[in-house]
Amino acid sequence: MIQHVFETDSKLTSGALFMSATSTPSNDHAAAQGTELGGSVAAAPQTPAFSPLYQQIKVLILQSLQAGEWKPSAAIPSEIELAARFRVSQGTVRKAIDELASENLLVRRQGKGTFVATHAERQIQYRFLKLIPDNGDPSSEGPAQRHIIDCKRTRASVEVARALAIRAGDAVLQVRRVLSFTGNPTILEDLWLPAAPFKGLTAERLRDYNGPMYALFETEFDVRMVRAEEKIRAVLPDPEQCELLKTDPQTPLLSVERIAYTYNDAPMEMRRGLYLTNKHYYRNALN
Amino acid sequence: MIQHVFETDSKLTSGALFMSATSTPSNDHAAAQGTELGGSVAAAPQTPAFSPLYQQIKVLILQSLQAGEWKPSAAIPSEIELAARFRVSQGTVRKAIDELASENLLVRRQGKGTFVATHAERQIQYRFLKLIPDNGDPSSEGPAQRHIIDCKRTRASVEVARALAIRAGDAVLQVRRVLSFTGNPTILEDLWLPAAPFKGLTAERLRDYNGPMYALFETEFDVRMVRAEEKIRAVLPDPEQCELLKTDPQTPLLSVERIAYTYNDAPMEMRRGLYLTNKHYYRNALN
DNA sequence: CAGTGGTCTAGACCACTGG
DNA sequence: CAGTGGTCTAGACCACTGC
Repeated sequence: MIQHVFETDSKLTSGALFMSATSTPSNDHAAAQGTELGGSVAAAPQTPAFSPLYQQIKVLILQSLQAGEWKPSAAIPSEIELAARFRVSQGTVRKAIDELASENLLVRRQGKGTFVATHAERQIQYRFLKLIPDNGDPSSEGPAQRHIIDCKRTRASVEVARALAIRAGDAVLQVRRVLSFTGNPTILEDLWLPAAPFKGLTAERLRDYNGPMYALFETEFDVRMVRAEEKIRAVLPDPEQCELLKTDPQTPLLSVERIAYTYNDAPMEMRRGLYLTNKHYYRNALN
Repeated sequence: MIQHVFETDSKLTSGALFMSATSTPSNDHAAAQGTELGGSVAAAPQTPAFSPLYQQIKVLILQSLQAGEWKPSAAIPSEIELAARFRVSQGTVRKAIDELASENLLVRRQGKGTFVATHAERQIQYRFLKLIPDNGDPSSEGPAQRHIIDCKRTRASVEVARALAIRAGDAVLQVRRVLSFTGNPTILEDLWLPAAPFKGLTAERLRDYNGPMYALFETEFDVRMVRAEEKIRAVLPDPEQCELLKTDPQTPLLSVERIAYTYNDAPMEMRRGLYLTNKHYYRNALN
């Protein structure tokens, strides 16, 4: 009986991507389940730790993504190849990929293959930006005008440190920029990045790059933002912010505080945006 | 060869929930596909109109939901029963249900069955309310205190009419209420409902009902809100709003304009909320 | 224990893409 | 045309629930 119990300990011990399947690869047609880890191994916490096969496959694919085996926008192996590699049926691989696709880590394209998601593909679109012009059509404005004000090295405040899961005082990069739409300054953003992974990032490089900042992070620093969370409040701007956004202290703004995460829920960016909402609105869909 | 082409015309011609399958119910094991509608029927618009079987099943289930065949929080027939009813395999029904579950129209519960989603189940939780206390734990505050200020019959403004897909001047109900958390007024809401489906709604009934308003809509008026869209802006309150929220004209607020939809994307509510964000924030997850 | 949803397989055929 | 993902089926077994 095939066991299909995967080592969950071996973290990134690269190579050895095959299972530890201990028996016949033939067509047993018998069930390939019964994944009862260990039976009675000491007094482990009472987690039965049952994990369906496809979830284990999903983790393995995730590790390959994380390890950089496949680069953003590249195709991953076909379902049949992955099924062979992992010694499971195509259907099981399919279910793993389905979940990864629904989490926007992979993109399926019928007839072509399955690709690693990227922030660069949807041209003109910022995947994480939910600010929409009042007429409802983001493309009618044309691309945003980006203006990098500053990119400097500083030390993490308590707040930034908490957001990035580092220690207060650790080195961080701070970027400030303004986004304008049809000539009107609309978004003032400050963002903080851990210094180590983004070593070499400068205002010049940001200015030179044409495309979403997250796309630059992918190609230049191998940091892929996978999801984010935002906390939104209404605030009034201080004089400096008024100056930069060409507005006045009586105009309320949206304060959008974002933490963006890579694989494994590791925070890699904290960002605070001030959004002018007289010609735009923040759009959210509830399900 | 089984055709499995369903009538897409017959709208709500209740009864006749079975297929128009024209052949053997036996185990043909032959493919049950090839859904080429019509062949060469006149010069129909060049939409191949190919729809996979499970999508057709999904529509049929949706119609049953809409027709009220199964009430909120009730169980729908088991996958096996549905498979028999629709003359398809269990796997096909499963895929249809999977999609409906991911859209929050159904809720699967292993070992128990599949249930019609409701706004009443998650006690204390308002499914569509994304305002979170600063400490991050919505349950720490206890339930919101609801205060219905008003429920009156009026005529739809142009804006409300557009949101509800009715004509300006049509009869609508307008409700105004304040939600308080730990005694602090935090949300001022105005909401507009088409008068006909909500005939009989009064301030008293709203006050008497204990639970989310959307749950009341389900049980008393058979209106199930399925999804919603919000437009968020930052605003300053006028004197009346200040009075009701016990705040001042210098404190910016979140303006949250929501349109809520039932089945078939039919809008059934427009709502405008003013959120105080000094002790709470609007939380949003980006994927 | 029976009934429900959940997982897994194997195999067939379809729709789409690109050479 | 071959290769990829997409749909569909049939059958087996597992995990969970509640009687």
